[in-house]
Amino acid sequence: MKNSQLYKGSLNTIIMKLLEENGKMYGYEITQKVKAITQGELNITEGALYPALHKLEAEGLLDVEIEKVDNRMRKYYKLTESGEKETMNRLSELEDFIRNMQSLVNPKLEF
Amino acid sequence: MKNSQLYKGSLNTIIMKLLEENGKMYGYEITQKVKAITQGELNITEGALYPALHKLEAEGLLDVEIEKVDNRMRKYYKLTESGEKETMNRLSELEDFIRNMQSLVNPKLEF
DNA sequence: TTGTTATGTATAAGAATCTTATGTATGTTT
DNA sequence: AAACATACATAAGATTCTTATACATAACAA
Repeated sequence: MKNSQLYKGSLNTIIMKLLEENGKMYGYEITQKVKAITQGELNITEGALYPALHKLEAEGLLDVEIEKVDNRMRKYYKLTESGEKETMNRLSELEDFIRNMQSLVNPKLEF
Repeated sequence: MKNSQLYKGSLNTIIMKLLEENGKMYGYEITQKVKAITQGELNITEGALYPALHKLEAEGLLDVEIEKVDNRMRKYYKLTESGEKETMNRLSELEDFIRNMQSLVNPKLEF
């Protein structure tokens, strides 16, 4: 990641949401996609990404499929069935989190 | 904290924002305030709160003032000058963070 | 051709933040 | 008398991340 500590804990949710949207993606592709979407503000480091992917796979939330493209290895990840269900939960948690943070920071508004 | 990992990294920002708003607060009061604002969804644990307060104080962002109320000790914290400046930075980072997360999770909408 | 950048994955050491458990102490309610 | 609320504190361990390093291929620039 980059910058503030705020992103701590959100990497798994980001990965799963992107996979839900794009079907299958490989690690490097995820870093580039995130960088593009956030206009360069969020840079996922390999040291954070790969262990996270391996853990999600070990938990049965992701399936992996190795391909060779241009003589370079790619490991494509996609959500398992249980991964899709868990993605729904995580997104719901993220909505609650954002709502709560806005309530704390912006107490004048109603949410 | 409670629940999802998402809150990891946001505790300092929460503390500083509450202090900015309320002038001075003591630890237990902060936990109760957060619980009330989030309608019970976010429970800050003492094991997270007190070390965080001590660290912010050590960094010169908070000042402490001890009072005895009803024969019980209270440590009131308030922002220092540099703490107020830093609070502005953290709130700005939080806004960026929320905006980026919404872009990632809700790519259909414009932000 | 040699160095740098981009693509692509991986791990290990250490930092930072948190959970869980425990400890101390007083006041209030059951 | 026991449980709960108020009030602070720390220590052990878990989790997540940063930083650094490693390997490998391809493209591009000096």
